[in-house]
Amino acid sequence: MRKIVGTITQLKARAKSIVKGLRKAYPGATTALRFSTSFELLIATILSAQCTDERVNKVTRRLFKKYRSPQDYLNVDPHELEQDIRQTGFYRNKTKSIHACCKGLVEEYKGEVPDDMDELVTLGGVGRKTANLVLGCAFNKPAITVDTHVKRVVGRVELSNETNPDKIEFDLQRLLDKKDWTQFSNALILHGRYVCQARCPLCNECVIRAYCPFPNKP
DNA sequence: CTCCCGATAT
DNA sequence: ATATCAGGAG
Repeated sequence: MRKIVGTITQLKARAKSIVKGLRKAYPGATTALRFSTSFELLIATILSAQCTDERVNKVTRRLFKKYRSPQDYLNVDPHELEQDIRQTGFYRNKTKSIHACCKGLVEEYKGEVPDDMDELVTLGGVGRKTANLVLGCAFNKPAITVDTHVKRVVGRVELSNETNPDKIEFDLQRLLDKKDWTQFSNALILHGRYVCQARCPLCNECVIRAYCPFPNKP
């Protein structure tokens, strides 16, 4: 990771340009996870760890018909739930996370998903990444979701050189207007998936290449 | 830091 | 064969 150069003012100006470029390229960007309630998005996001959205959607299509409330997940034998989500990988841990999360929802929040960061992260299996996605995409609150894509792209365009996702989130909060938070991270995730890919970034198709020092340019 | 873990692209 | 995919817990 290269050292970030420039004053905070210069950095903010560059961030603004990048936000503008991405907003134009990905208007109305939102999560690709299929959901109809905040609770469904919460479960889908827990399942999405180290797994593509497409495969999560394939699993939740069946899952959400079978399990409709936190209590439904608590009533079933964990081995059965493991098999129901097996295709998303890490199925033993994810089953434990879902169970802990639903237990927390039932016992502490009357079965309702809280729309508050501090409350969300008290739930088992829910960290800031999961909480931010739910806050931004289900509750329409300002939230910067720092996933593997955001982490990679932000490093390449040198808006943050932190490796810890929480620190990246706080760096971006400092650089961006609050109104841009949700749209920016959603757009950045799409950009990371389709253009600024991990293995072979398509720099010649990149709308923010003018602001990016990343070397692999044609 | 390690571990969890299946599916897909390269 | 290996890297990678919307991470979190211990």
